[in-house]
Amino acid sequence: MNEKINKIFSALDKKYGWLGWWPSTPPDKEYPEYHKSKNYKYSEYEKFEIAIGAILTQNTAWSNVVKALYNLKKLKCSSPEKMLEIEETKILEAIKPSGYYNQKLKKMRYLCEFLIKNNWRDLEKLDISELRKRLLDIWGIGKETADSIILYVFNKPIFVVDAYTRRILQRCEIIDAKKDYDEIRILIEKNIPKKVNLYKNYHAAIVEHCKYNCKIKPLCEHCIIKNYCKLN
DNA sequence: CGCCAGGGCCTCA
DNA sequence: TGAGGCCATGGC
Repeated sequence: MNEKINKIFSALDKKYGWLGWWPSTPPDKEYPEYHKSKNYKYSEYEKFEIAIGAILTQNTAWSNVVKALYNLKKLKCSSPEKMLEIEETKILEAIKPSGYYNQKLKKMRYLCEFLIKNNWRDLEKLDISELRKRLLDIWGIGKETADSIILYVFNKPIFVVDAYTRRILQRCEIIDAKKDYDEIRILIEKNIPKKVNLYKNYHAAIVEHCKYNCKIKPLCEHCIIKNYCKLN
C-alpha cells in the first residue's frame, strides 16, 4: 500500500471541499454549472452534455468548452439524434471556441452514433470493463475521456487520470515521468476507498489544485501538500 | 508576444 | 510500444 497517495488526495479533497463535478447545464439554465448536491441527478440532456464535454475539453481549457456548450444548447443540440440532424457547418461554428474543431466534430458524431445504437439503460447494466471497452472502440475516445464518461455519466467507480494527476504524482515522487495510464489508475484505485463521490471529488480537487497552484510554473507558497513534494 | 489548456490519433521506427 | 507531430482556440 502507498499511504502517501490517499494522504495527498484527501488533503486536497478537504481543502477544496465538494466541487460538484462534472459541471452541466440544468434545464432552466444556459451555462454549465457545478452542483452543490452530492447526489444531483443529471437529466438526459445533461448526461449527453457531459459526454460531449469530455470530448470538447480534450487538451483544452474548460472556459473555452463552456462557450461551445452554450452555443450547442442554443442550437437546440439536445440529443445524439438532434446533433446528427443539425448541419455540420453549424456545429463547427458552435464548437469553434473549444479548438481542434474538425477533429472534435468527427469525434462527437461517432459518439452520437454509438449512443443511438446503445441506449443509456442498456449501457448502465454493463460492468465497468465492458463499458470501457465499448467506449474505447469509439474513434476519438481514449482512456481519459472514457473514464470521465464512466465516472461522471454512469456513476461507476473508475479513477480518471489526467495530465494534472500525473504532474502531482510525479512531483510527489510517487511515479516517474513515463508510466502507463492504466498503471497509474490502478495504483490510485488500490490506495483509496472505492467510492464514486470520492473518485469524483479527488479528481476535481486535483484539477483545481493544478489550475491555481501546481501549475507548470508552480506557486508553492500556500500549497498544502508541499511536504510531500520534491519541489520543496 | 509565447505559453498553456481537464487528449487522442497517426506514423514510423 | 514509444516518441514525435499534428490538431486550434482563447486567456493570461
